Amino acid sequence: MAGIEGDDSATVSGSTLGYALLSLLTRGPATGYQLTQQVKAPLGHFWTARHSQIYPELARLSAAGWVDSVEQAGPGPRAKKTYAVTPAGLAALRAWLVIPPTAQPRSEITLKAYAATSADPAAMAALYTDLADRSTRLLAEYEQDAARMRAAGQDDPAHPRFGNYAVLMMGVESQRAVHRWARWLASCLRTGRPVAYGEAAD
Amino acid sequence: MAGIEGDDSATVSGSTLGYALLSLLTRGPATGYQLTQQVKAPLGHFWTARHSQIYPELARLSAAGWVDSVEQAGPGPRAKKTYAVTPAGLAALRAWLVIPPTAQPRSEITLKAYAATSADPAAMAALYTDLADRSTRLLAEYEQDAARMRAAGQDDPAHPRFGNYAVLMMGVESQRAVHRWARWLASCLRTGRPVAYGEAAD
DNA sequence: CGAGACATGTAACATGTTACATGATTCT
DNA sequence: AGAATCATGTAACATGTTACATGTCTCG
Repeated sequence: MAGIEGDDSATVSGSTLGYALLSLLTRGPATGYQLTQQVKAPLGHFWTARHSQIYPELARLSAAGWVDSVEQAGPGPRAKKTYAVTPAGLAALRAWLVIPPTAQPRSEITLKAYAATSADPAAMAALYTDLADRSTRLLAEYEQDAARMRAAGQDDPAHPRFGNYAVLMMGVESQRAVHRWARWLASCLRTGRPVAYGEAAD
Repeated sequence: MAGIEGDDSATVSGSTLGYALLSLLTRGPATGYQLTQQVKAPLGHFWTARHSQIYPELARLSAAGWVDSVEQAGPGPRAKKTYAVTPAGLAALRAWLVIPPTAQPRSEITLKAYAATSADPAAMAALYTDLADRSTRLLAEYEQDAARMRAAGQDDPAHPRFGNYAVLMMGVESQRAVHRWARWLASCLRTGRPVAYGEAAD
């Protein structure tokens, strides 16, 4: 009904993956291959997709008129296609963005903690010590990236790549949270006694 | 090969959902219906499953010899089945627990932040203000639950329900992280200028 | 006597992973 | 010459959601 020409958006639907790809394409036109690379960081800290999922989804977005593509004779057996968001695609993205998400997070490491007392305490303690170490490394990495982005002015909401910075900051917060929790849990399992939160030794 | 009689565990496999159900059943025998309720909290903060997924999975676990069931004439058209973990099931769970998890987290709210600059700033700021409020409420709720558990001695790794406490503590950490991040992001979007982390007003 | 909890299942569909399949270009 | 990277797709399978289907028991 309303608005954009060629917009048959009575169907408001579309998968989350589709919107993720539209978000990536707002940074500029890209091929399926490039999107597969770009979904790795920083978005990949909180959202991933393989090329086998991306290519069919691009075809669906194209059929819906939310992206269009130009072909250039590529290196392989098939032509290389560069995709760009259409006005209808951008409108769909904007409409989706302001809908409050409902999806529950899923964390396998927390699920394992739920059954922690069923396993060998030393082995479980090692698991969470490793996790704490990993989060320390990731945190250092993310903080470096964040500092670089700030130097480039990406912490300004007016910067077109502000979203990259926002995602990275969530990564920083998450890794801090994981670090504190994993260190505490490892400490509990190692000592076999209750450990006050914040008093866990490394 | 080794060990438990009746154990044909050359097949080490099994789905994550299966292990989640085994973890729940280590708390004691339960019906599919009860598991559906129990998966809601605190495990549901980080793992969910509907009854339509649970019933077939219980049948698979039963076929694998990881749980066994007794039927009692139930209220409805079908008999009510109470499931319990077998020694083979417990062994499988223990083996799975110590494998470092690899699954990436998926967060729709962070994905939306990635495209934050494509939407109306006021609407996006409202989205993250709501999220900050929600995390405040959840945090208060979780902290109360945690205090109750500590009073019951569940913060002791020797307590059979220590896992419930560990999951809840991850919930506390996560909601704190989300709160700080959402408040900061809302502040950025509201003012339209870079906001130093930790200096976001409510 | 109606609403809601108790209780178990199946079917259709949507989403996501692993593996299969092909072939050019660039670097070592 | 072989490996890595560029580049696009399909098929089979695993996982998860929504909707369909049935019927009892308890409380108000």
